[in-house]
Amino acid sequence: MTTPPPASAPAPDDARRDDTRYRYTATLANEIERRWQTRWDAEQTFRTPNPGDPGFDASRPKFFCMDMFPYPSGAGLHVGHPLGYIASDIVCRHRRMSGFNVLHPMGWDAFGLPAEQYAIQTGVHPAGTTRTAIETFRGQLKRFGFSYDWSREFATIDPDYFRWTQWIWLQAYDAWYDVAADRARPIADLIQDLENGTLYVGPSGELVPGGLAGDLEAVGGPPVGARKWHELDADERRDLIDDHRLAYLAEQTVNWCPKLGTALANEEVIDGKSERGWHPVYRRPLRQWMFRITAYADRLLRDLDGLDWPESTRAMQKAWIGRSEGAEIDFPLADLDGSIRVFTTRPDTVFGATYMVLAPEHPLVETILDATPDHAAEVRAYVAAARNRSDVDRMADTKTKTGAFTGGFAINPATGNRIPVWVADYVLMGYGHGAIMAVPGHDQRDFDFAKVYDLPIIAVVQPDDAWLQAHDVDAPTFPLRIATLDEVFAGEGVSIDSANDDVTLTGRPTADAKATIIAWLESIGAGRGRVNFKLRDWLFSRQRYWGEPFPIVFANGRHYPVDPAALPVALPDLRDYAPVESDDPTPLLGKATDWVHTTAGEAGVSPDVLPPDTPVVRETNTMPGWAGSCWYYLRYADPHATDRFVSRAAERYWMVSPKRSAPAGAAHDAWQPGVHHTGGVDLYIGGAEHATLHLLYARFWHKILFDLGEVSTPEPFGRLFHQGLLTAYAYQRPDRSLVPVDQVEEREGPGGDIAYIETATGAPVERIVTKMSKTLKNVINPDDIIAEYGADTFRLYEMYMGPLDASKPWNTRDIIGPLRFLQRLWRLAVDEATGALTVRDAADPAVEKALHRTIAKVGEDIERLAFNTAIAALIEFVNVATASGGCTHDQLERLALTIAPLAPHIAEELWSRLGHDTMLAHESWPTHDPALLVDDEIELPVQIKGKVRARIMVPADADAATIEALALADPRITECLAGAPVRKTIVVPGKIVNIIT
RNA sequence: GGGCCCGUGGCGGAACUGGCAGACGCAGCGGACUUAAAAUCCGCGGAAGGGCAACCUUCGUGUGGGUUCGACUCCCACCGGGCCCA
Repeated sequence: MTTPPPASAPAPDDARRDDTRYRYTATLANEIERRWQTRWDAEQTFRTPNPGDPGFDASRPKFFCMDMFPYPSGAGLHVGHPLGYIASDIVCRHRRMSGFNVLHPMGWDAFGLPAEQYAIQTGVHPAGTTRTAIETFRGQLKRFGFSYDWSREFATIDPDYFRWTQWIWLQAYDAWYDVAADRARPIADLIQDLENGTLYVGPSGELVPGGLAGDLEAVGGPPVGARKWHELDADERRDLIDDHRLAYLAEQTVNWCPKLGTALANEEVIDGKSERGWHPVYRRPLRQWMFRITAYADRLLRDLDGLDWPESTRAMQKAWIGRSEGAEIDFPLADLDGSIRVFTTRPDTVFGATYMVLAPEHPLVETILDATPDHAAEVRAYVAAARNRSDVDRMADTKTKTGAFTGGFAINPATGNRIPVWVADYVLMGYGHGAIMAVPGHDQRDFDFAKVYDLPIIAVVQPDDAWLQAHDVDAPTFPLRIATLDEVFAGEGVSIDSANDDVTLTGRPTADAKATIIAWLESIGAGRGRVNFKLRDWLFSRQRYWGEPFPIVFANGRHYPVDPAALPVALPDLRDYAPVESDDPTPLLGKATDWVHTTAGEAGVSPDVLPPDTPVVRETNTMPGWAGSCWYYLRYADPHATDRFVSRAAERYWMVSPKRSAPAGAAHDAWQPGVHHTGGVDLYIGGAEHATLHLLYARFWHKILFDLGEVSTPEPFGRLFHQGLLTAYAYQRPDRSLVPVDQVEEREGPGGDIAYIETATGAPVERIVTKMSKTLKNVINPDDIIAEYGADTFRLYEMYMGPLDASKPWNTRDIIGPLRFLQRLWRLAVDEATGALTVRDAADPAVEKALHRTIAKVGEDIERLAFNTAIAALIEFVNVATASGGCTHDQLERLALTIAPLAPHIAEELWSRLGHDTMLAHESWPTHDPALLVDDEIELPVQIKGKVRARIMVPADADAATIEALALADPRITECLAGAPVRKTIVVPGKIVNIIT
């Protein structure tokens, strides 16, 4: 049964190596690895059957484990990529051996800018370069021996895939958010609710609950100013529906990047520059497809609690969603009709509102200017200038506040005072209502602004004593001196000077004052308590070529969906991919004029919607790069489904997992809160850079699908883990400039210390840790490392570097360690001279015990993703076993099984040489005897006043009294005590003894 | 500016809920093997001091303080680095 040794004859000119011709070298490792990779491929070892498929075992629990899928760039893999992939592979291999049905897929995020930019330079169709890059990536990944089920592989550019991306978008297009039910529902339900009077239409097109259905007249009919559905004409009805879709078209001020030729989402703009390419971004209005993610703000926030995610990422999502509680207050205009609505988190300071500020884009600006022609020119010039500054610029420029007085006034509803209305760009249209009540006494930005323009500053909150002391002011003079201080008090305190005839806040602590003022505002109809979110709707259109086309056409000034049966809407071919670089956004697809101008029938619009010969214009925007990654995890469950984006049975099986506390048998029928985990994917490993982009978008899409009954769980990813950044060494001169690694040599100083010397100058430089970069010449190619050391060694090295989530420096010098370890492991089982197995007949009890401990430790460590300590335990075992003279056949088998998840090729080879023709993936994880994990007798340190003075051997189960007696009887202890009285003895059985004198 | 995280030998790191700091690996040193070198194997290894020696003493987890019989671990302040928000 034993597989014959591989035919690796020693090199003829190197006959002296005969005594090590079967040593585990990089050459042998490569040979072994390729052989097993070929067999895994040929036998489809890691193919995972779905429910209903042959070979599916319903009695096993499921484990769905995913890597964030890569964007395959032409440059190929980088050593940072495999870090997470190795980790997930280890966990999956361990789970498979522990009796789980494991779903472990890989695919390609393949739409996006880099391929298109390459196409612009070369004229090669992005599909070609992308497919080539995918081939390269797949080949490189296979060389690591990952246990992916490659039969489930797909790319987001596959028509079979993006067909469903478009389909999901259509679901959102055909849905609205029912606030009362707190979930999305189909548009058909909205029409029904409007028809039967559950909903009315408010004066500005909002949906108004109509009271109890069927009992309308008794309740008093529609609310004031609201209309019934049948009172609307066809255009009004259509507008109403279009305004409530989850995917909707809106005129938005967008982040326009002329260099990239596209608009960008807020998340893609950092400090007024594009995240990709770092090009300038300008603000301009554009008619765009939007996603109503704001409707889900509260749920996206709330449901974070049920997820096993890194705390930092949950915190980032919380901050991004930005929930704040406060009030909405209406300030009537003094000499005009209408009012300015503001949102504030500090309604208790309304008595201190001495002026108002509108965002430059605010619609009331023009209304006011019509009445104040004296100010119009100045204000309009200011508005024009402010428009082009990005939000971030406007927020960041705290030192130089600018603004213009509109000439208009509003009435503070609390004080009744006329207060001036200003325009300033430190107020953003996108947050709240694009207007603020300025409370310069208690808001730093308002304070700074008020000082520049000499506006009144008054105190309405008394600070605490600590603040007063720190700012060298006492309580009685604080209100008098407030305008002369450098800093405002923005914290919570006690209201002062805040009363009118109806209500008084004076003397109330902030929380109480807020509640009081909100109640009063509500009673007079001037405001209400409200929750506000920082999160804004998601801009979903891009003016690029290499993305999913929208399944939508335009005719008669309206948009019409492509029939789902006609999907996918494929991209037209273009000759020239260059963006039209201009201030006027021009989608690239507009160049395909024949494709753009077509008929409803050609475009696939249902004849029920438009007659087939209606001339239509196709949507020429494309979806952003995020679209494909919003639902790919679902497709993995059933990648070849043709009638649905994923079959219901496969989705339920792979996504629904019962909690440990769930009743037995509560498995996969339907998701129930409390019984099942909120998230579907059991382990999702990827970089932290996606904390607020991909991970938020995917959660949003998933919730839409959940609301519409298309998926079973409310969240996509139950457990998330971020692998750390792989850094590298570089060198720094004393002036902090960086030196590439190939211009530095290492020298040993006089005292044996290592010094780093810049070769060209002979000057010493300091070694530092940086990101890998081409300019610093410290980028490592994984192919080179595998060729030189083998894939198993590479895997062990990356996992042995340190904790998975920590960022850590690559150091090629250290790789020899894991290779030596595998050599020792190999030598433990295989004679280096003959290739024969080296097996001991009788087990050494100490080795047997060590093996049990190793099996237990490796299993536990893998489950908590602590691979570095798992590997350390295996190294220790191999050292112990080597020193003791070897292992039995049976011990070697268990050792091969234990190392299989981490170094699968060498494990498979040893398993085969030990006489098996099965694959390790189908073997069971070795068991350990818990009794062998504990010693009969243990060594206990004995301290005197906290310093270890002796060690005693005690029975493992000895009680405190016994241990104390043994400790005090120890000769070394009696010597140290020298007759001094013992005041107290602390005994922690199994841990320590501490004697206090 | 605010919030969060991290500082352990020459280097990467270990110490899981407060209980022998430095597991394991790299580099280094000593030895074996070798004509020699590489590779491999065995041994040593925080610092300072004492001892021929096994060993002993003191100091030691960024700095300073605190809680505790006992602190890398918990609390406060500071210094340095990172991430996020502004």
